[in-house]
Parts: sequence; C-alpha cells; structure tokens
Amino acid sequence: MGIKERKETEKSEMKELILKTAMKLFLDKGFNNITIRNIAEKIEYSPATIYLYFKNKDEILYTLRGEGFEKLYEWQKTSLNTNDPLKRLLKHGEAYISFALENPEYYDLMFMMRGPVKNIKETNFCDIGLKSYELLKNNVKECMTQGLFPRMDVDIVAFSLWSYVHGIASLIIRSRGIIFPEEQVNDMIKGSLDFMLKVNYDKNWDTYNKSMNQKPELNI
Amino acid sequence: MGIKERKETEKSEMKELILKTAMKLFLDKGFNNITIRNIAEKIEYSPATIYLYFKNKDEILYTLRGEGFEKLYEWQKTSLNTNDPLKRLLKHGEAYISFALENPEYYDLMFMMRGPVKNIKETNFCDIGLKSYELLKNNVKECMTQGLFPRMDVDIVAFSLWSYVHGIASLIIRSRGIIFPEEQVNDMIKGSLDFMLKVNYDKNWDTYNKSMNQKPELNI
DNA sequence: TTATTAAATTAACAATGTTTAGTTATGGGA
DNA sequence: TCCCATAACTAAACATTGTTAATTTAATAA
Repeated sequence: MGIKERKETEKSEMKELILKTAMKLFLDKGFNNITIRNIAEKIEYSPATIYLYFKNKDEILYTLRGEGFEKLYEWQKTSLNTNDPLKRLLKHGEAYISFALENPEYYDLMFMMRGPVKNIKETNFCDIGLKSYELLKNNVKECMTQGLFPRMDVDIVAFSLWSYVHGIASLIIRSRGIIFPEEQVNDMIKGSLDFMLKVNYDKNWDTYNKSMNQKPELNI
Repeated sequence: MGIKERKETEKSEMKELILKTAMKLFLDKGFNNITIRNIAEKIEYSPATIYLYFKNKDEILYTLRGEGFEKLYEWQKTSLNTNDPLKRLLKHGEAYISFALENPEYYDLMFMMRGPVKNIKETNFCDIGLKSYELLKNNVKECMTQGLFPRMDVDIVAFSLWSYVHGIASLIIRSRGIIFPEEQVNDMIKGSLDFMLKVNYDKNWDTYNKSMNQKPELNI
C-alpha cells in the first residue's frame, strides 16, 4: 500500500508546513494579529484548505502549544547532568528562561496568552507540563534532603521557584524590563538568579560582591 | 456658563459609563471577546456613539490601563506605614499580589496582555508605573543599608522581587497554579513570600517550620 | 476510458472594528 | 415664537475576520 502511505506522509507534511508557517507569522505579529488568510497566502493555498487539516484556528494554537511543552521539557533536561542540586537548580532556571526568551512566541502561547476559553484539562498541558514540574520538584526535594533548603512544603517551594523564573521571563517578553537597556538583560537575569540562590544560600555577600565580574551601570 | 459645564460633566459621565461597562464585560469574557457592539448594547446606545468618546477600541484599553496603574499605586502605598524594611517589603509584595488577584482584568491589561502593538512610551506606563517601581526601589535600598540584603545593584534586586510577585500573580491568574486546589492558593502565596524573605533572611528554618500554623496537604 | 474518491478552491456567511452621511435634539439670537 | 448652528446620536455601509457549503479539479481504481 505505497500510495496510502505517501498520502499520509503528504498529509502530515502539509500539517507541518501549516504549523511552521503559522508559528513564523505568530512570532512576528502575535496570534491575534495573524489571519487564516495570511497563513494560506504564505503557503500559497486557499484559506479553506487549512480547514482540511485543522478544525479551526484554535486547534493550530493548541497543537503548537503541545509542541512547546515538548520542546521545553527537552530544553530543561539539559540541566540534569549537573550533580550539585543547587547548581542544577540554577541551570534549570537558566534553561527555563533561555527557552522563554529564545522562543517567546511558544512561551506566550504556553503560559501568557489568555487561551481561547476552554477547560485546560483537555489540552495536553497536564500531561507534559507536569513532567517538567516533576523535574523541578525532585530537584527541590534533593536540595531539602541535603539541607540546602528549609524543609517546607515541596510544592510551595517548587511553585515559588517556577513563579520566579516565569516572572522574569514574562516581564522581559512583555518588555516590562524595558527600563533596562537591551544589552544588559542577560546580566540582569544572571543577577536575579544569583540573588535568589547563590546569594541567599551562600550568604557570603562580601566575597560575592567582589567576585561579580562587573556591576552594570543601569540608567533608568 | 452653566450649560457648557453641564455638557462637560455629561460628556465625562458618559466616558465613565463606557469605561465601567467595558471593564465589567472584559472582566467576564476578556478584552478580545468583547465587541464594541456588546458595550453599546449594554449602555443602550448605538455602536457609533462610542467612537464619539473614544478614538477606537484600543483607546478604551489604554485608558483602563492607566486607571489600573493609578489603582495599583494607591494599593501599594498601604504598605508604607510599616517600619521594618523587610516586613514592609513583605507587605508590599502581598499588596501587589492581592491587587492582581482582586483585579485580574486590570492586571491582565497592565502586565500580561500583549498590547495592541504600540510603543510603550506613549502610554502612561512610564509615568505612573515608574512611581510604583521607585517605591519598591527605595525599600530595597533601605534593606541594603540596614544590611538585610546583599549590596547588589538595586535595580537588579528590585527587578528580581518584582519578577517574583508578578510570576506568582500571573501564574495564578492564568490558572497555571491549577494543580493546587482553590482554597489553598492563599497559603501558597503566603508560603512563597515567606520562602523568599523570611526564610532566606532569618535562616531559622527549624523554628520557622514549627511556627507555620499549618502545613497544607497538597494533592497534585 | 470511466467511476469514485480525495484535495482544493470559489463564493458565500455572519460577526467584527470602524467610518460616512445623515438625522434628531438642544440652545441661542431674531 | 421662529430659525439656525452646533452638538449628540444613529443607520447604513465598508473592509476584514473565522468559517462553511457547494463546486471544481486532480488522483486513483475499475
């Protein structure tokens, strides 16, 4: 059945093309500012064709969101090869933020955009998203068993840390960190993470101050 | 000139009515799901009338956003009557989060929504928003002079703290904290703030653990 | 070749933000 | 009181959106 196979791969290739094109456009102008006709024009098909591959515009979003969660999970796993749990946590946070900043439209779809009203359960957020959350939780647990963290409720601490990196990422994505010049965003992220972990848990503020390779002069 | 005055107040009352109605509708269904016709119908005027009071739909949003920044500023000022800078910081954070959760649609307009693409400078974000930011910065500075914080760059620490509360608020607003049952959201917020400040800077983890009046059992 | 099925398009629909041209009401001056 | 200028409002239209139904075109099987 060679033909049937070919048709199937063609179908999924077309789906992929639509998704890729849509994502590119969303990245540029945002989900709400891109029309089905825009996408259709870009891939040189009629608007109606898109509806042969996706039920509606929202389904494109949901699919991309799912892809995003997969990507994020992979991205975060790079932090696992670090042994020290505190350093691993730092790496984890950096990975999370760098994912957000290098894939802002994905991140937007996943965590910032007011989704088309639908119960979240039916999206695959819970399935894959929770895997990432478990990664974080395990890390937090280990920090606690090693006495690096207070023995608080694990979920609270995990949620705290998540909030922290999400806050940083989303403020920057929405240009609320605009008070800082572009080229110092990286320093600020590093500084923020240090503030949370290194500084608070090492408590060697003086040596820390000296070891900081540079203290950016910020002009508000 | 009594008539002219009356006309003016009528005009501003109408503006107020439109804003109030729009906000109520946005709160329920979100900015993007409310139409000018919806607003017009609610106030029993024709859609075109709204354009006599606002240039377009976006201007309604901008106006509400400005109102939001004013409100937030007032809300935050309640923290100022606390003397201890660390406690004041905690209060400040609590105020910020409670504003966000009790005025989620305002908060959304102000910090989460991808604004209709426009340079931020022309909105009054910078003017009033910066006042709030200064409040925070001064507080941070005082913490530093009292040796409660490491002497890092003030902007970095301020941005960090802001990120933190923004992360908490926005995750909850977008129901990403949905893994936690509704009635424990408050405990989680309190716990998160404690994790950031009290725990890290008091460093009395054991006594802290005991002093926690309850340890919520969370079911993920 | 012809019949059947899949793929794509055309043309329309209702709903949106917005504008234009026109209508109604209000207030002041004769 | 009557007329008119201005303000307040509306009806009707416009272009653009997501989406669908009817139709055409292409690909496959008989």
